[in-house]
Amino acid sequence: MVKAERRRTESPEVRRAQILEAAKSCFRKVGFHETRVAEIAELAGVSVGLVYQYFPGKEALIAAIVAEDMHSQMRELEHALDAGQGNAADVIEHLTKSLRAMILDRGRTALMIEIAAETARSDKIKALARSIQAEASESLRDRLSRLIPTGMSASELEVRLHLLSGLVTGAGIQFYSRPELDADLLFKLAERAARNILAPL
Amino acid sequence: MVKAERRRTESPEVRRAQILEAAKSCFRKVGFHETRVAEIAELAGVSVGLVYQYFPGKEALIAAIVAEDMHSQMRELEHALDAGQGNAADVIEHLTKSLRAMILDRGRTALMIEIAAETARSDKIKALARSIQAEASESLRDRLSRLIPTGMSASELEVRLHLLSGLVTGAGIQFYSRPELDADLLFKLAERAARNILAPL
Amino acid sequence: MVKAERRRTESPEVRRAQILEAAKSCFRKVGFHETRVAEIAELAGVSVGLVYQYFPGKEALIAAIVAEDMHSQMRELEHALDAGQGNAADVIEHLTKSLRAMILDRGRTALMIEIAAETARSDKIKALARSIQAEASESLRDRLSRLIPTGMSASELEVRLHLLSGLVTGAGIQFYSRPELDADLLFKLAERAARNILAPL
Amino acid sequence: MVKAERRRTESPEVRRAQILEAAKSCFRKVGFHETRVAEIAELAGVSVGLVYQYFPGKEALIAAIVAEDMHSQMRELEHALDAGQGNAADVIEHLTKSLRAMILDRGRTALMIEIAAETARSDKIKALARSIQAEASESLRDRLSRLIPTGMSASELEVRLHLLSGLVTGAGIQFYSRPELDADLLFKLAERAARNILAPL
DNA sequence: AATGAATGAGATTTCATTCAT
DNA sequence: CATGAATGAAATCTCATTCAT
Repeated sequence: MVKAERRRTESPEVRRAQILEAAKSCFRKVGFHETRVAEIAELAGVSVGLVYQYFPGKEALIAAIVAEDMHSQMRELEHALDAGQGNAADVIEHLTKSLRAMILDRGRTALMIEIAAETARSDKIKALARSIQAEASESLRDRLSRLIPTGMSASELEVRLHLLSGLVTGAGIQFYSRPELDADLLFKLAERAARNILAPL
Repeated sequence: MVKAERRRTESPEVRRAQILEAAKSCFRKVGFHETRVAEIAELAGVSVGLVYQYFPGKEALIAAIVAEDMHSQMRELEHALDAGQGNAADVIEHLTKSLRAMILDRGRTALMIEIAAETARSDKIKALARSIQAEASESLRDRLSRLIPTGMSASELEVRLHLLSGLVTGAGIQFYSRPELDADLLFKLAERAARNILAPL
Repeated sequence: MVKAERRRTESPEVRRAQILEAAKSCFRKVGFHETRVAEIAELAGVSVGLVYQYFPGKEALIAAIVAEDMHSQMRELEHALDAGQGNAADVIEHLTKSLRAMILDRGRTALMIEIAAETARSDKIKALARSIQAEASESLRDRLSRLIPTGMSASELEVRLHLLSGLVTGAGIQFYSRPELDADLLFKLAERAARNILAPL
Repeated sequence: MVKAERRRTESPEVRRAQILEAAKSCFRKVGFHETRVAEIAELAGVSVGLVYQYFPGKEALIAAIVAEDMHSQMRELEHALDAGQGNAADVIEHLTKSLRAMILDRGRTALMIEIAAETARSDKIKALARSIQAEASESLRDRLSRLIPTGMSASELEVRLHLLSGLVTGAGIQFYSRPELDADLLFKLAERAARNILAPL
């Protein structure tokens, strides 16, 4: 007769994470706009109302996911920089090493596509992306500057990193929609191209 | 103030093109799902009802755009192959030459993102994309095979072309969301990477 | 190269009949409100525009069908009265003889149901039905009066005829929706009930 | 001017009943297809959205009404059978006694006409009607069999009951569209015909 | 007289968001 | 803190009717 212990109060952080995780999962599967708030709530195991207590609306949820994803990318880059300890060759090594995993991770790609699409059309998300971007540049500036013995300017390095990021996304999209492609070959070519992108002109 | 000629009968081809063009324009600006059929109709200068006489629904409109875009890409590739006349270096030259235009064309990129996003989640669109893809492979097969003097297999060439396509898309996305990047440098690096992607291992 | 002789001008009567016939057929199959004007036009082999040249609108088409049907019923009754030549027993004989055909005619029943439904809700159709009804009563009055040797008043006879008509409709509806019923038995019982309805109290 | 209590939460049963009742009322007045979901919602005092939370669509609403009506008819018949306690004459008495009420109930007739019309054209409703019918036959089978001392087979009794039901519907339709008819006479004749229908051949 | 492309009002349905409990 | 019933604005799609040809 015990009513199965619903209405369990959880710590706010746990709740937020639960909801965000559910949202991310839905977004990956069907995209931002095709995801219903009710589905997110259900997957998170909470009521719709509670979702609105943690996030002012669906857009905020999207924004949170975008922010989270961009921050995690930034952290990856930071990590590669730190691991390479100022040695350009080592940094490149670290970056290319994670390429394969990224390209093969269909969930990540799905989310990247969504983020790209959303950034392309929502001004609010666009602004958010810009600000995170700026923050990232700021935060990485000196770590990056230490990498430039070859006379590569910070802005040039930035362009290269963006192109590299583009290559990964693009390769991911191709692999996403045509999984029958030879993944090993794709990866080998992508890795070579990545080194090429980072190589001095 | 001019209410323009109302109820002007046009040839089916013209109407279809009008509607499709309007749809494409809307899709570029706000994406597939954010575009209202009423907006498309208005931009095309026709009534909502007429849109439905040419396309059974919004999804058909999306499908038509996807198909058109994929066909136009195929035609571009065909053109490069024909122009290069069996000479691999020439073909590469032709392909890389159009890179810049593609990367800088923000409208094209916006549509590519939408198509990628839609292909990632709609099974119907996914199937359509696959079938066009298959058709394209079929149709380009012998033109491609003539290009392979260096012992590159057809499937290997296909992987390279896909990666190339991914690079263009990815670079476009980066440039799309960060127009402040140095376009010339981006392009120069992309071109070099493109050659690298097509170069023998 | 001869364009297959479309746009054939027909006599107005023929056209009207064509359209009306097509309408009736559609109405029987899917009902008044579920029938699209375009379907009627197609079945009649004419354009939608032409339908509107013969009938001011869909409602007029419905009205025409209702009128036609009521008139045909009136004619049937007239015929029975004339055939019975003032002899009550003969008239009853004639009426019950057509019972079976009516009950078994699913097309007729479908139309009757539609007419009943429409009369129940459209004021315009209700008025039309009333006026035809009045006209019929008027026109049959003396033929009916000659039938009343047994001291049955005209209005009493009218009630009986209506109940008889109701029996036929009701039996038709039952048979329509449950064709697995034993038709012979149903008919035999209906016939006996019909005689009972017309028998003096 | 009183905006009434908004957003009053009610028990599901109450809400369902409210909506169903409103729907029935609308259907009676203007028919299934002429009734707008918005009207039903308004009459029920709820929002359109809530109607869709209880019924997946308008068709489900129609189906629910059809089912409810058929079940109530079945219950009436059951009741007559139980009240008559195996005595045929008593059952007939009970059945004919409710005839008058049925024939005079214009609301009931309006709904019956709608149901007949809908059953005639919607395959889904047709199937529903059949299944309820089958269920009813099943459930009444032994109660009916106890009634057959005179050697009347179950299927014969079924035909008679259907014809009886048809008579009621038909008489109702007649009375519905011509309320000026002498109701007492109509009823007296209908009652006599009803006994006739149930009488052994 | 005949056509059918074009119109647009209006119906059904969905879903983000609110708020009484 | 948590719920989910309730809301209603807005989107898709249909189809009777019109009218240029």
